[in-house]
Amino acid sequence: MAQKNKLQFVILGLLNQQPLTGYDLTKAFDHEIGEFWQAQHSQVYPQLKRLEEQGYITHEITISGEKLEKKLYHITTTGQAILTTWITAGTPELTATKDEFILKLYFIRTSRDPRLPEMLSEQLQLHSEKLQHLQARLTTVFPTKKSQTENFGHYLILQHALGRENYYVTWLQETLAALPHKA
Amino acid sequence: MAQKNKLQFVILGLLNQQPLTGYDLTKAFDHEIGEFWQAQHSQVYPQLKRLEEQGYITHEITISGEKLEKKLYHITTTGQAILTTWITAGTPELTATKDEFILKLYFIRTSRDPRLPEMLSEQLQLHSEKLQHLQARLTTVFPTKKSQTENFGHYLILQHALGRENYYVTWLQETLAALPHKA
DNA sequence: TTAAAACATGTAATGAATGACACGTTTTAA
DNA sequence: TTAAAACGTGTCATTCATTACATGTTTTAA
Repeated sequence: MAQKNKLQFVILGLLNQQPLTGYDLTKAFDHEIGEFWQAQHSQVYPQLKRLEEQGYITHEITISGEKLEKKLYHITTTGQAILTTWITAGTPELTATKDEFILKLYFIRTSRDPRLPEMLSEQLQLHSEKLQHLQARLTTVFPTKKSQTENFGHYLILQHALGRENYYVTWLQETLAALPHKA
Repeated sequence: MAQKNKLQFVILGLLNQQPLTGYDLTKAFDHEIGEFWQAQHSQVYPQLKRLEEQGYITHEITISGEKLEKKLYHITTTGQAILTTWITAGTPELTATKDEFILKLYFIRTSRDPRLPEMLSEQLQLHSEKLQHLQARLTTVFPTKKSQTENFGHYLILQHALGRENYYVTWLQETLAALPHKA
């Protein structure tokens, strides 16, 4: 089933919170939800068209300034039903990750490979930055207990992503430290 | 750069260990390397053709039984150079994961959502199975210290995947346990 | 002995995703 | 005032990936 077009559900989910334009949705993939899902505007606009054809969303045109037309999309009752069905259905397929660094590691034969230290260090740097970014996000977006309960799912997955990165960084550090020293 | 065709490097990497047929390669994506990379035979055969056209691999035909022709592919010196270049180059892009379950969680608003317990339980079940599978793989494929040093990269990433699943399972358990009880 | 499973190699259709192309408006800051 | 950045909406070409189509051989186990 390819990917079963999950993009449609992300869009429905976001529109279920508030009406948005294609541009707004695209921005969301760079910001809030960007840690967990990504899409370019060249995917968003055609998908909005399809969702509207199916009757899951509608749009109204608003004018910004003199003549800039914005299409503000709303979810329909049908759309909400589709969204609920998707969320409520099971999720029995685990996502297979394709991590290029991990793939490269697979082809390293010995612990004495001279490329290993730099490879691991580079990833340590990258994942440390990501970890710090997530830490900052978590404290910015969810500073209070109240904010955490108000958007519980988002809080959960941010916190989950943080833990995942934390594990990655720890693993890289331990692996680096365990490498044999130069003979 | 889309995906920069990493499949070609996986194939080169596997052929660098030993000559293989397209069928062998496809099987490898179900077994050894399947935890870390996946591809169907419909991707493998065309890719082999392209790699041969580029001069990175060659093939010899062997006959199995009476008349079944097998194409056994070998990596060339050029292919080895390409492979080394890829491994040695930096890997500055972190892979953005698209986990459908995580995506669904994003749209759960409150910790009292009645769907949360089943959703988390289902994932706990799935990730526990995966964890056990990885544990079994690790002890089967790398039973001795010697075997670990002989295929160090593979050992590292299996162990890494194990740790990752272990974190996922722990997180699911903790999250489940922290859910509010029915009022 | 015979049927199923595994071996073996390909192509075609379709869908998902990226990057480039294309155009125009509004706001903001130098 | 004017140029850059951000806003805003779309298409097109290409690549990546899955599923289905297509065909045949060899081995294994009932």
